[in-house]
Amino acid sequence: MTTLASVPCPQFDLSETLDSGQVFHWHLHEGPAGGFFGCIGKELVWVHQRGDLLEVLPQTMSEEVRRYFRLDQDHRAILDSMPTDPALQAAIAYCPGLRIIRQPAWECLTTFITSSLKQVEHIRQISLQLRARYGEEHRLTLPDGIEVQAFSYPSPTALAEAGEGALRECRLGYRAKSLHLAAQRLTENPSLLNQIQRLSTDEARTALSSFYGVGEKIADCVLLFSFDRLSAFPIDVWIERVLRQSYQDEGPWNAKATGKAQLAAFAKAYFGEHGGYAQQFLFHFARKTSRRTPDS
DNA sequence: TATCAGGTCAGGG
DNA sequence: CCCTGACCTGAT
Repeated sequence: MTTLASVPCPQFDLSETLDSGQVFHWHLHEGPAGGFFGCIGKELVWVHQRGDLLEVLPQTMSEEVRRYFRLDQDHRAILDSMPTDPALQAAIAYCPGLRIIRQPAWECLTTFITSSLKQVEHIRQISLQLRARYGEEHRLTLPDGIEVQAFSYPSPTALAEAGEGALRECRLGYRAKSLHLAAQRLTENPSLLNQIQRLSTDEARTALSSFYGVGEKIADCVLLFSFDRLSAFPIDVWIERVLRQSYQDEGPWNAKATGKAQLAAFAKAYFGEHGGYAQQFLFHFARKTSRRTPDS
């Protein structure tokens, strides 16, 4: 008989968080137990939300889960620190339980390298394919007795040895080169990302940008989703649209004529120390309320 | 068949 | 700083 852990999770929305474009590899469990399963680092975990409690299996992973979903942080204080403009308040009201996940650095960096100019569903396919081919298989029996299976994200060495050509076959296209170079670099220097994480935010952003295929946007994603830098404000096409449409009167700039550098400067100044959270609320709201194909 | 999508790089104002 | 074109691939 399996024993599960129950972790307090006030102001948390598990399913929205997993569907907010931060991570792409979680599986919805179709069986009676419900919930979601997927790997956190090298361990397969099942999570199921019941109100303000998050059930976790195996129970030895409860602390990891708390950290992963940022349940150890006062979410109310974050929300209260946000600007009160209508656009952001509407986005927060849509899904106040959305949290910024703390992902393992390597899989965060490389997943976003493969995300360039891709839709969410494609990013997911690529991630799952890389995991299935080069990751490690894990199994877990859920409370309903059903055994599920999932793969951890492949190590740098596994991807480096695979070779760029083989990676290209995972429908990576031109991103295969970037992924393979990153894998080689981390194979030679396994602690590189740990070193970068210790730098100041600006230094870390510069260091991340030294990876081929990593520009401002992806560097900011790693800072925000993995390195705990809540001020990082990734600007993708969605957020760019939101800023130009909803914030053209907030700053001393012409929304039509200004470039991305000016947008970034405005966002940093206006949204402040928790800007990354503002970005995530705005991004999720824009994506979910725009009429498009309901991405699974 | 042409175009677009959660970007980045190289090359040029 | 800002702008442009190229780049893999799957979907409309």
